[in-house]
Amino acid sequence: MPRKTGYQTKQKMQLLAFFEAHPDRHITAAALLLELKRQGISIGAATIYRQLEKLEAEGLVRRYALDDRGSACWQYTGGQDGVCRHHFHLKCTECGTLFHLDCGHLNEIAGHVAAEHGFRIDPARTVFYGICEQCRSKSKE
Amino acid sequence: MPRKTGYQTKQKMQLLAFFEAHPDRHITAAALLLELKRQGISIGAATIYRQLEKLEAEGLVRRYALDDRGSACWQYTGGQDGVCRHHFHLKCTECGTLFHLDCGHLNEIAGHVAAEHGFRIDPARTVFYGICEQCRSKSKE
DNA sequence: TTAGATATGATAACAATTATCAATTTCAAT
DNA sequence: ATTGAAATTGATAATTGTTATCATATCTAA
Repeated sequence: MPRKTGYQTKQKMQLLAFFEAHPDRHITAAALLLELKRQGISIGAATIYRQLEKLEAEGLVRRYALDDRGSACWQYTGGQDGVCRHHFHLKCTECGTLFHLDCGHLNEIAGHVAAEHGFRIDPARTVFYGICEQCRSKSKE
Repeated sequence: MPRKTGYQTKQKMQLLAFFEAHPDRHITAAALLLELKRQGISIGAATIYRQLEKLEAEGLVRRYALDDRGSACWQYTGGQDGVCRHHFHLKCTECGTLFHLDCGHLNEIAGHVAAEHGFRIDPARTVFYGICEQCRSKSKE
């Protein structure tokens, strides 16, 4: 009979260990590979991508398409009620910083769009693009 | 002395002609290449990418990073007050359809985020991800 | 322990985009 | 119209992020 759960491999657990140690961090697959290798962990790029996909399917990790071009970012959520499940993100197109935006007023808009426009927004997957305060004041100088 | 404006080339004008003929359409570079070739126009892929970049810099065309992976989409805006400059977009992660969302209530949020969170959102560059009505009712069956 | 399912990792394949560069085209000044 | 410098083109190579392949290694229930 087919197995229901995957195997517990060294690499998968080390990946999870990394994420648990950095719960708030958004990281790319490439950076992840570097960090793990730096820790002396033997892991290949293919395994990183495969495991990220599986962890995403299990709801432990979330994928963000942050850049217009460039690579995706991943973040640990630790399950259904993960850190960034309910709020939006802001990404500054100038400096590239990603901000978390947890704001009741904004969170209402998901309800509004569902009710008025028949579209069920996934806040955690949505990123607002724009210019942050720092970059704005810099460009004024 | 160096020139200020670029040269008026056949290809660039044909590209613009296409966009002017399809003002509301979001199209990928690859699809653009196909369409132009279908019209008997001699143009290379590299030129498409280069000209799109230039047209974007001139503010005549706008780039959207629509897919998590996959290719970017482009749309004619015709200058500063282009069609999609002030409203948001919704992208269904199920069927891939892109919806325009012009709604006063939503447009307020840019003001809110600027005032309360010090971040100047660019609505035209921001895409909400979620599930559209059709796909939602389908998945209920 | 052992068998069979599953995971790994090196590498190839892939897709979208960008860089290279010789040949061509544009356009302002003659 | 001719010229010539600057800009553009297009075929192709290179790059980047990601996925597929497949032989080998690992896991785990029996």
